Amino acid sequence: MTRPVTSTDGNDEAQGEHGGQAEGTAVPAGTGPRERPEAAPGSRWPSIRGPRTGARATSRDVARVAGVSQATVSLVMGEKWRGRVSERTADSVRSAARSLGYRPNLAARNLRLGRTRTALLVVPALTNEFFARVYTGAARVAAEQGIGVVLYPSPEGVGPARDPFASARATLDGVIASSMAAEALAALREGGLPLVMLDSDPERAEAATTVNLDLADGMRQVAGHLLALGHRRFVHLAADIDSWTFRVRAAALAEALRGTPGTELSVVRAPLTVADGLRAAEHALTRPGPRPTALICDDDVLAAGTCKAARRLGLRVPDDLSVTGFDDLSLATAVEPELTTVRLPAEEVGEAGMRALMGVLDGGPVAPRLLPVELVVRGTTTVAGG
Amino acid sequence: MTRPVTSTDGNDEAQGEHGGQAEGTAVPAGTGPRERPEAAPGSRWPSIRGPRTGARATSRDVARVAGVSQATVSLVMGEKWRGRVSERTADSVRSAARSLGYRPNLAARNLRLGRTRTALLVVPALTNEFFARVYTGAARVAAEQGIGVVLYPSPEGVGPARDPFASARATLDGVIASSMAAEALAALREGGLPLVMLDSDPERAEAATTVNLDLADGMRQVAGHLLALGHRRFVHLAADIDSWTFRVRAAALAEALRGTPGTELSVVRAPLTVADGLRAAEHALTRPGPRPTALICDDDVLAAGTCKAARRLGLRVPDDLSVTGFDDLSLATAVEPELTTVRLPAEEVGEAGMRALMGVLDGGPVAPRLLPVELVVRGTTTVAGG
DNA sequence: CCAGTCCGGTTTTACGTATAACTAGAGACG
DNA sequence: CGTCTCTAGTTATACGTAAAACCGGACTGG
Repeated sequence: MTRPVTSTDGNDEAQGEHGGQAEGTAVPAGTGPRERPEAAPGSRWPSIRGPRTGARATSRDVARVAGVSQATVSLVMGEKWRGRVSERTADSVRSAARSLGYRPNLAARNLRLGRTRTALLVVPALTNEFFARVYTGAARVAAEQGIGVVLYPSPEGVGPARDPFASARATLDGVIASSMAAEALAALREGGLPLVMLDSDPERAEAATTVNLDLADGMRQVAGHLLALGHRRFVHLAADIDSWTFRVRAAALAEALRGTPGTELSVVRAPLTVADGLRAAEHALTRPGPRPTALICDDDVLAAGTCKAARRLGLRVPDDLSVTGFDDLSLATAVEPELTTVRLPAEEVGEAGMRALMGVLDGGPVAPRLLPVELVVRGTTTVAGG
Repeated sequence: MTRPVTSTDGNDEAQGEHGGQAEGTAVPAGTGPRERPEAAPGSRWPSIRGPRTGARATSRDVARVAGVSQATVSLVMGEKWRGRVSERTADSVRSAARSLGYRPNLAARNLRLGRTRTALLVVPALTNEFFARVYTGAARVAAEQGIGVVLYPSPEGVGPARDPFASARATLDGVIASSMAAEALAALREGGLPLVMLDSDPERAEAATTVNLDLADGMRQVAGHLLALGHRRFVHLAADIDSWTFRVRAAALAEALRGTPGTELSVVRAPLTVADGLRAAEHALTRPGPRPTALICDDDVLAAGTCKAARRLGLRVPDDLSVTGFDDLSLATAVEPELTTVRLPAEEVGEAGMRALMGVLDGGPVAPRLLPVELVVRGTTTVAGG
């Protein structure tokens, strides 16, 4: 078990090659026991800043400067030294670290600890403000806890990546995934990582912990509001996306209207853009038969498009047509009239998701959460029959 | 060079402790050479799924199953085996890897290679659609190249983090930073990482490569458009943010108007929200003196607020007041009338930033880029004097 | 028939850290 | 005075991978 005398361990003062290489002793190539790979002339990034300049100081460098062992440096930097290292020594380690600009190599730490304090957030698109807010909430909690957040880079136009983990190069402790990122789910489960699902069918979430919004209740509130205003002829302008998030809204709406006799409901689908919403609403408002008096949209973007369509057709909102949105994006109060919509606590979804993941990582079990949503009545709804 | 028979290397079939621990032979503590830390009962995540279940297969496990050495596995998985390993052997390695669900441990790979193929993107807030689009562009290029993107988690409300690298736990090869994330810049430079700056003052970018939008030209186009329509009394509704991004717009606007005699320009500042824009515009439109005929906003959100303010004051847009935005967010075509604004190629900024970073990583030098912007005339501007 | 070359691998090592296990020396205490 | 404890450290090792160096055997050319 005793190591040979030619040890090259950093603590050895009379070491042959650690700092000696630079002192002009031009050793013939291939003579030493083994060259460092980084010393090769063909290496990429480190080489362009000079041979060793820019190489980050390691804990051993700090140890040498402070006159202690590498283990002591690790203890001090990891704040694990209360009662194991004297105040004086800890101070000298800290000042040595500062003077060398030492930062622990996280790759090494991650390898050693087997965890990374990094979570992956899988969402369909950050340009959707809802998910940007989910990220914000998740990142806030993560920052408090010293956890990093990586996004599954599934920007529009990239197409479904084969392996979510291949692109998110960081190693991961756990995953928070929106049910809308359906293509990635299979690969995620295969990964075997702790998983928290956002807004996913509780029936099919299996082992995963879930954080859901009470979307059914939101839609019931919308229906109740419009029914109370006397509306009976409805169009549901639904998202053209096959996801539980939207299926549950449609089901809840149909169910809520079923209770009141004399109601009519037709469904029109459109992708989630203003232009598509405009087109779909225009179609729904111009087809033969009695005109609907209320148009219930799956999100605020569609509602904005609907308002434009109404105006284009000479209909006043809300007097001739009531319109409701969903999500309460900033868009909802940017348009005029301001949208009646359902406020979704998006940041809380992210926060709850991150907390749930931390609970799972701590050994769970974590109870599923169902966050309440709230109808916000603004200017696009009024009594029927204007 | 022959190894002792008590080798515990993965290739050895008759190993003593790798799987043996679970077979009921209760070895007195402290007897073996050294216990694996993970075997301790107090360990966190791995323990809740059983002793070794869930432990990921390593390249040595694959090697054992395939009947080759770990090095061969590494060669095959790294696609570096052309001419070094036979097709047959490579196949058997691959099938062994598949059957074990092997995925290379990225922490180990990162440590070994000294690079991570991960870049940090520093932006002020993803809920600003512009930056969400910058991310999208950057992530697209990154995905093509097998590079991961980590965001600097500076969501609103977290406050300036001390150390951008502490929260972005992944180790990084380089950084792309928006000049608007000013607080983080000092720490970023200290980090000594390759740096690409987005929309930053070329004078102060120092060594960093820059990717800029030609914002000055954008503002000149706005001014030219409005001057040609006969406007002379302007208000600049400026962002309440001290950043080069906005300073350059203000300077370009003032400069452009200086050339035409008889012009008036006053500046009002507001945070970048609809409500603040509304308040500021209301103030600008109701103060004593001749009313301005054109209100030039630093971004579309402010412009939307301005339109609401105008309507509230009984002014028609664009007949009584011309309004221009900036950015061409999706909001610009959601409101009515649609905003005349300056289209910024946000995704291209992200793409160019990522490409520039890759160039720097490959040894640069990389030429700075200046991306053109384009005035989009829509419905909120018309001839003066309605 | 022998040196050289190529093929298809294996052995060994280093990356930088965290931590279990050990230890030297100083005091305390019976 | 021997032993026990406490303090303040050190030593040694493993995490999983990539890759440089090595190596046995088959083939080849002169």
